[in-house]
Amino acid sequence: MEKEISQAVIRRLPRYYRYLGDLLHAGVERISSNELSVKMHVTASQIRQDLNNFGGFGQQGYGYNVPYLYEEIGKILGLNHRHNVIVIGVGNLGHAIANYISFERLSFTMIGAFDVNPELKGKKLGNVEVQLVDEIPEFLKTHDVDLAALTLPKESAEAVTQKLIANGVKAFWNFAHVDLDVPEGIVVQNVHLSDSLMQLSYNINQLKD
Amino acid sequence: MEKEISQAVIRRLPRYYRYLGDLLHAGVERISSNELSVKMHVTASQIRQDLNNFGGFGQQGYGYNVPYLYEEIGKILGLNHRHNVIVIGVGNLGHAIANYISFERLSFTMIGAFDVNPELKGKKLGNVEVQLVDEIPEFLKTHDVDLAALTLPKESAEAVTQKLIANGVKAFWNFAHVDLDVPEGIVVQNVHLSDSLMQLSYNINQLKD
DNA sequence: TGACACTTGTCAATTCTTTCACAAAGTAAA
DNA sequence: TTTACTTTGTGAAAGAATTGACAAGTGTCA
Repeated sequence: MEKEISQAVIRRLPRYYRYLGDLLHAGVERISSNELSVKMHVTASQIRQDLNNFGGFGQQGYGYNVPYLYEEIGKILGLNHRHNVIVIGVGNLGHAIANYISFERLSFTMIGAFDVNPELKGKKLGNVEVQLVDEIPEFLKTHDVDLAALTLPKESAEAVTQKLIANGVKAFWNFAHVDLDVPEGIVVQNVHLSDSLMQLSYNINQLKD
Repeated sequence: MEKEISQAVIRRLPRYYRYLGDLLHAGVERISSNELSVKMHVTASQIRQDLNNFGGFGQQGYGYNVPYLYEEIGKILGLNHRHNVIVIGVGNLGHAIANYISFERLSFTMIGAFDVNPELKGKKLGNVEVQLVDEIPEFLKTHDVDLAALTLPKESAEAVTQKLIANGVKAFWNFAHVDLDVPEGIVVQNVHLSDSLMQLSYNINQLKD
């Protein structure tokens, strides 16, 4: 059995991916953990340790091959598969996220958008038409959905999530600031904007000391 | 000199604050670390240890007084001061954030919004008029700005940030997915949506094993 | 070809974080 | 008031994460 890799490591991978993408774009062929550590303001040791969780991507005396490493981290992150996304809650944030998913050329495609408000039904969000939340079960029968972005008020988030789980959705990108209560085998990634803002507020306060 | 409190602790405070707010709202007067730990799915020990970084808020045999603790954590987080916010970049995300700041009844007020696009000038965002990025220095001469929310493309983020710093802005809520290079004494809170999405993607991938 | 500089992968040391365990101090009820 | 509970604050133990150090390869250039 493989050893479990800590979320602390996983949280850093997208950042490596981003820097490697920039290097790739700049035509850089190879990089050492030391050069990269200087750019990223982390220790070289951490980079090597992190990457080694997934196998030896580097070579002594040479460093890491940029295109290869970029590709490999992409695979680790699952960016080689397409992911179908539905957006639940078509307010300001729903629009922003829908737009975001479409513009970033990542492996995500928005295939549906839902809201409780009947007035929004039929309106366009990107290139899908908004449907009612009640229509979700029917939709899920005919579409493969890999994840749901929850951009709805916290009051309705829990109930909608349970309905989605019951209909087979296994992953959630949660912008509602509640902690969803989900069973084993369901993945939730929280983006709690208010928490982030409060942390910032704390750090602003510390500046004065 | 006071001992430095780790960001790991600070990251958890907003969550405590949220749960205490719910309890307060429900009219609960007192709670023990043990009861709270059950609700929040963390250890009671961690709650006590975290709170003790800031002083003894509880009482043996009684637990914690909910209104008092809520108030105190609010103070620690700096939510007792008002914060003036400007939003830089009036795209979809800028709209969402502007809206978010206004609706959540936190201690934040949007007092300005800026974009590079001349066509947006004069348009309303909430109850402020969009101005051009070039007008920022003039604006900062007459307004106290506590933090800037950066909802602009990564290409322009670094340059705008330097200009803001030069004009006295000390804190940034950064949605552009670049790592801003800032001097000592400047605070940055990143919200890297793509990083979050990639972490989710990794965890979706793991479900299959 | 050989010598030297470079760089990884990894074990060990260190530092940071979380959990355990319990004395001390309070509550509550008879 | 006394006794049985409850619960905090905290020092110490255990566990995780990060950093240091170096043997074992590889590239490079004379």
